[in-house]
Amino acid sequence: MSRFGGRLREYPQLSIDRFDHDNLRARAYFLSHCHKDHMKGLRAPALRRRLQGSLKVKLYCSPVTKELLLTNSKYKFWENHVVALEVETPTQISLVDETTGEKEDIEVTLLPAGHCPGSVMFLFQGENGTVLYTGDFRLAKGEAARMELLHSGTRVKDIQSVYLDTTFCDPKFYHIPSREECLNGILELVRSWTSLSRYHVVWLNCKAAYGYEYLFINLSEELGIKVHVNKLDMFKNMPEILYHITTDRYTQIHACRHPKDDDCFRGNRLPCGISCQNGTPLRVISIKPSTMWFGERIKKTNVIVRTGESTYRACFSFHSSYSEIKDFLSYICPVNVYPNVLPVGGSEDKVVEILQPLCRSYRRNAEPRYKPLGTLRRACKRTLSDTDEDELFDTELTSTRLKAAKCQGEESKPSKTAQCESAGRNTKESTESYTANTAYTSLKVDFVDCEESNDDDDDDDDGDKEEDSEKNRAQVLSHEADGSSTANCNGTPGNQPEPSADIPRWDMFFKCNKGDESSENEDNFPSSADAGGSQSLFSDSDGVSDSTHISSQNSSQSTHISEQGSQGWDSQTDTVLITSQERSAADFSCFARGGSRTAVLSHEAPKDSQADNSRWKPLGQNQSCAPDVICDLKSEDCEKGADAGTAQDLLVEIGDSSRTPDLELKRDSQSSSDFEIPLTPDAEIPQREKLYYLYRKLAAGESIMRKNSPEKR
DNA sequence: GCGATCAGGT
DNA sequence: CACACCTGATCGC
Repeated sequence: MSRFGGRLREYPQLSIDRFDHDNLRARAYFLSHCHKDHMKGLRAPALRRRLQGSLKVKLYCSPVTKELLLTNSKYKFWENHVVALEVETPTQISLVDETTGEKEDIEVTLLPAGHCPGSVMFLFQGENGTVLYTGDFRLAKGEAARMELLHSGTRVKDIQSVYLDTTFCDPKFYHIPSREECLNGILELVRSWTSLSRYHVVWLNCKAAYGYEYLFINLSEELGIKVHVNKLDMFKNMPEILYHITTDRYTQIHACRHPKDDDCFRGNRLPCGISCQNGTPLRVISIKPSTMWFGERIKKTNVIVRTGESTYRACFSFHSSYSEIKDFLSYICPVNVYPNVLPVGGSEDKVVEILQPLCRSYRRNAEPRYKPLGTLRRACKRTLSDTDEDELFDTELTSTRLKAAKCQGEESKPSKTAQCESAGRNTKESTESYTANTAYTSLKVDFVDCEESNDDDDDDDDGDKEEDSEKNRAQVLSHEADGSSTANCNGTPGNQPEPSADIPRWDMFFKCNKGDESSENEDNFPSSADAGGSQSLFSDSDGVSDSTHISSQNSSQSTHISEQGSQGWDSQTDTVLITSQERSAADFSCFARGGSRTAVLSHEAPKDSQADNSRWKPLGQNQSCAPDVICDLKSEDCEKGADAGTAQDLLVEIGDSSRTPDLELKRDSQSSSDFEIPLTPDAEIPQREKLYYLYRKLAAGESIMRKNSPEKR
């Protein structure tokens, strides 16, 4: 819950997302999105009175937010005071003090926040510096690097302060499956159930809040089934949403609500009241979207968990995970950061402790003005408002725009990446090897955190004490590898991998990328037995076999993994690890410094970052929804791994059915041995006399020629 | 009667 | 675990 008081230190004349107390005197109001906890005081009599006596007071927000706000009759009185600003369009605003006539200009830019329809972040630029207020946000790694308006030229703007959504700023929320993963998991569950018969319906147990629309849209688009909702008038001017929802109760997907939701459901009724159709009783399952997170030793990547006979929980998050937050902030690298939210168990100090190191103020508290502009670099220039999702979130009612671009793995990204590469080097990590910075550096950072957090995360289950070290690292990497922009402060703006996702270049295409792999799956997806096979499992029995169904489906989806052997999939994470490693080890080296092992996991990489995420299509659902069953199997592997001792062993062991990976590992370890460094081609073994000669020169302080001697290790 | 706040529930 | 609500009780105007 936001505890932001509404005002920025730099621009106290503005009030954002809070409209009570002192905020009543603001010269201008801003609303980042339409969630109640950001609208405190917005309909209070005090503010209403103020509006009545003024023509100047305005509330600025995105067009979608304006629409959502004004379709609620309780906020109708705002009608003449709301100004919709186009997203990603810098706008000058005059702040006039109505009593003194004092005036000040400020430029504000709305940036998509990925939290709910119409949600935005506000970037203010004025006399007191550039300030970013994020509101609530969920941005995948690397997305900041893709926001053109956060940059000027090829660099990140010099941002004084960031007022940050720190909801999940705690290592225990290290990883939250990407939107794509979650969506795919839900999609497949819904697909398999609804395809059994027209009487098999799904109830999405969503909260009464904006933010699930993209889920509805994607399900509808993929399955051709509209989603039943209680109300849709607020979307009357948003055809992209409107088209996929309905008030007709006779549809197979419901997101309707009723005060006694659960009672309805237990009585085999939907909240809207229906329980049968044409005299045939409905078979209803419920899916409850809820946040699921993983510490860094992400073993479980199940996005769907079965919680009962016919109830499921599906991963879904409106907020950025810990690693996403850090990625975002480190890319921006502001002088100051102020948390908007206190994570529940945490204190402000703790949050600041985590975030400060990512800011410039941390280096020299005394001089808040320190501006290492050289550090800021960006990856992409053009903004590709990726994904349909963005369109929604972006606000654009009009957003037909960039769509075309996304559809095709379009381009240009690579080149941008390249550019960034050349950007100046940052003082901070200049010591790092340049080639690898991105992944490497960030990795380093994250890894540290991981360690500590490891435990707090749910000390979870399986007694895998051991496996984590290496494994974690791998996972971590994968994240980093994935596209993230991570740390601009250090070096290249992360974005690297991501280019691979949609670039037409062959080399990139085959390289590091699972990006394409996933897309390939995507293609195969439908055909992959899910429909057939899994369905049969599901069918009738509902009870028992259901759980199985998912898993089977899952495995079938991950066909791309299957090449490694039938048993691989039981331990998804591990499997994935190996597989992707196998595939990308070599190529990845181009990004991460060598450590093939590190690069590995990328598997998820592209996915998250694949930001251009060409729409929410079914990526291979790979690790996506893994059934409970899988968890169990997995834990077994983990134990095995523990015995084995090192992660590497673990990998090998698991991988024995998978051809090369183990070889790869061994080879790596060998070649890295100091004893195996080959002699330089023309090197000659120095003769005794020569040596003598050389030593003498050295002793005399003279220089010796550069041809180096072999012994020089 | 309305709003603000808190507790409790999903 | 949390989110973003909703309902209901209480208090004050």
